[in-house]
Amino acid sequence: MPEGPEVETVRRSLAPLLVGRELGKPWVSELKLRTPTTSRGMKVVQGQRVRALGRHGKLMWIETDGEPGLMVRLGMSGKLLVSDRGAPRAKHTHVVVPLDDGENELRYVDPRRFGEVVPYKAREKLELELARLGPDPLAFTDDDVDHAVKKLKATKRSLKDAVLDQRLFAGVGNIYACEALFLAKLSPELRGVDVSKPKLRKLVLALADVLKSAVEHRGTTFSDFVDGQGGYGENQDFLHVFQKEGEPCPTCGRPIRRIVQGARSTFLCRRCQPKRR
DNA sequence: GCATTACCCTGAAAGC
DNA sequence: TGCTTTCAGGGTAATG
Repeated sequence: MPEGPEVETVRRSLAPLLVGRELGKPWVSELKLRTPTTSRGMKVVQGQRVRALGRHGKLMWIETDGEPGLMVRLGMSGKLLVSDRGAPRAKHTHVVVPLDDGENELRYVDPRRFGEVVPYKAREKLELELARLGPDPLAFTDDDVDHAVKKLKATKRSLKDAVLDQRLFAGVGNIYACEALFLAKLSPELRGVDVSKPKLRKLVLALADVLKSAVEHRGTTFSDFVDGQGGYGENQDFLHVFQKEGEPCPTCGRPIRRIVQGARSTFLCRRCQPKRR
């Protein structure tokens, strides 16, 4: 499940292969993604030369020398890859864009189709999407940290729910929410309003640390995630609690527990992350 | 305005 | 062994 660090890893791996390349005639599958992509819609990027790859939170986009571009959300199982044109297309390949080097093509593969590839004619559409997202902990300023602490202190939602809110922390998903709460020694079940500001600050800083460290390890691969060249991440070797139900807590040795919050798994240590404040 | 629930979809795992 | 059922999960829309 790609979160901010995984998307950043994809962006970094794809940039050298895409920047400077001209995009050819796109191919689009019949099956609908979250937002249906059509061949006609994709035409706006045909003939455009890639200038840069951007990312904020889990949203990635391909900018061109002109106004049009492509926004990509990987959802749960999406992969954006540059592949040899001759290589067989993986099952669930939904969008293909040939590159002008004559050898490679950009492919979007997504079994669960929770992701999307959205072409845009003008940059305004991209700006509109970005306006819906909060600051990205990978690029936090001191002001962003202060603001996030205030927002958390004001909410009656659980810390876990609040941390997953993309309007507060763009790019945080289930893995890094669990990890940051563990490092901050806070129970995911506590309400923001019930936690002191210094502790909330610790949580916000832990989120930024956890994401940065995951980028250094090129993301977390459980089942699906690969970078733009098919490589695996290795951050799964550095996790403390996520998907470790029953294993000993790295701090106190008690077994890691799994609970369900908002239909999502949360992993925690009951001793290190007590419910009482 | 906020919280909760349902939904989209497939593959893997569990159950039979 | 092989078929059927259940579950996971990001983001959003609908509902309470």
